[in-house]
Order: sequence, then structure tokens, then C-alpha cells
Amino acid sequence: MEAVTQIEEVKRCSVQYVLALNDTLNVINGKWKLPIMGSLMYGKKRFKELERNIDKISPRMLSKELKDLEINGIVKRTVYTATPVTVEYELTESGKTFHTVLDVMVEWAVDHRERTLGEQ
Amino acid sequence: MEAVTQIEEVKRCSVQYVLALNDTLNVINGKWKLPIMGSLMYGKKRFKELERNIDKISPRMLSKELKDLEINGIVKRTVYTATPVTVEYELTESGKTFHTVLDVMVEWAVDHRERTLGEQ
DNA sequence: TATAGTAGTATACTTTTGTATAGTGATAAT
DNA sequence: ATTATCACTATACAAAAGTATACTACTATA
Repeated sequence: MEAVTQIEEVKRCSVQYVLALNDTLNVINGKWKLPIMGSLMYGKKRFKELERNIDKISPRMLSKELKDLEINGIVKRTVYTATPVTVEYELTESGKTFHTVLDVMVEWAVDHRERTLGEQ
Repeated sequence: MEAVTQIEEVKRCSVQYVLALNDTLNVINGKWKLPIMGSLMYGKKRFKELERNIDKISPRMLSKELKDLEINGIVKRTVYTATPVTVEYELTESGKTFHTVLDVMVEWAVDHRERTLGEQ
């Protein structure tokens, strides 16, 4: 496992740290990234399925955000040349492990709420 | 410690989970929140110190973002009625513990980079 | 031949976010 | 009396992000 030593190295250098941080922030930025990832956590889905699943999203935004997620290696796109053509979207390994980040965010928020409740 | 059971409860309910997630996302949203928190990680600072410390930030944005951070309980503001008046900003306990969230983001980014490097 | 389903794209618009630049009111040093 | 410092605020503007609505190309079914 190279990853553990790599992480220590990145944490020691503030420039590397901020760069890595931005990678993660880019994954979740925008209004629709988390809803899309959340929907795909339950398994692979087609474009129209996602559109129906995510309340109020327009095809323009769904298309754009899926492209971003694909470029960032979070989502895998597979085209099936059936009639009519279907396209399946699913989370990559990185997309699946992203829930660890979300869990820590939720844990911090709960702790924070308990702390600030005690202050007032 | 109530917090551990609270966290389990929130994780079980998707509505609660998303609400907590949004709390955390609100803390970091905008271009300048992380630079400001990063600067305050090294200790309390005055307005002008922050302005000098954070490259290219305008007083308008610094003022606005500090207000947001104060409202969200991340930063504590203390006014000293000296001449000229000085105002000190420092991280609250929640502000200090936020680095745990950032660390996990960085860890995910490093893992993700290693994974996608192997794929190509 | 008309309708419906697939996966999107095109265009115009509104809203949100951030920038640029100047100014305020208090006081203290020159 | 002028200038400087502190901690901001005001106004106008530019850029980015998101919305609304209609449309494309393909094909299968009624």
C-alpha cells in the first residue's frame, strides 16, 4: 500500500494539501452532484431514470453534471445500442468510496450541533 | 456521550443525513471560506491581518464571509475598544475540529488519484 | 401516419456569486 | 491641518451557475 505514505506526504505540504482538497471539492460542487451520486449509490441507472428520480432537475443540468462526474472519474457511462438506445450510469470505485467523506461531514455536523446547542 | 448514538440515528434517516450534510456544505461554500479558516488555524487574527494574509481578497468579501462563519458558529468575533478599534477573529471549537473533515477529503483525493492513475 | 420513448442539445434568460473602486467615522501621530 | 490606521460599508458591475422551454435524431408501436 503506497497510499498511506502518500497521504502523510501530502498532509505535510500545504500546497499539496490544498490541491488534493480542491480535487474533492470539485467532485461535489454545484447543486446537483450530490443528488446524482446519492441516486447512483442505490445502483446503476439510465438517463431518464435519473431525470425521474431527481426532483426538479432539467435534462441540461443532468447532462452537464454527469459529464463532470464522468471526467472526474466518479461515474462510468455505458452505451447500449439497443432500440431505443439506452445509456447506463454507475459509480466507479472512487464514486462508491466517496460515502466515507460524506459520513465524516455528517459526523462533524452532528457534533457541531450538539456543541452549539450547549452554548445557548 | 450522546453524540455517538445521535450520529447512528442521523445516518439511518436519509432526510436527517442530507440536512446534516448541508450544514457542513454551508460551512465551506464560497470561494473564501477555506482560505479564511486556513489562516485562522494558525491562531487568532484581526481583520486587516486576514486581509493582508489572504491574497486578492477584498474587504467586502472578507467581511461577508466572516459574518457567515460567525453565524454558523465556526468563528468567534471579539471587539476591543482600543484606539483605533481592533476586532479579533478566532476559530471556535467546531472551527478547530473542522480539520478532521478536510483531512478525510484529502485522504479520499489521494486514494482516488492512485486508483485512476492505475486505470490509465 | 401519428404518437411515444430513448438521450440528449440549443437558446435565451434569471439568479447567485464575486470583483472593483471608492467612501465612512473614529482617533492618533506628524 | 493633513495623513494614516482601523474595521468596515456602498454602489455598480462582471462572471458563473442554474432555469425554462423548445427542439433534435432515431425507432418502435398503435
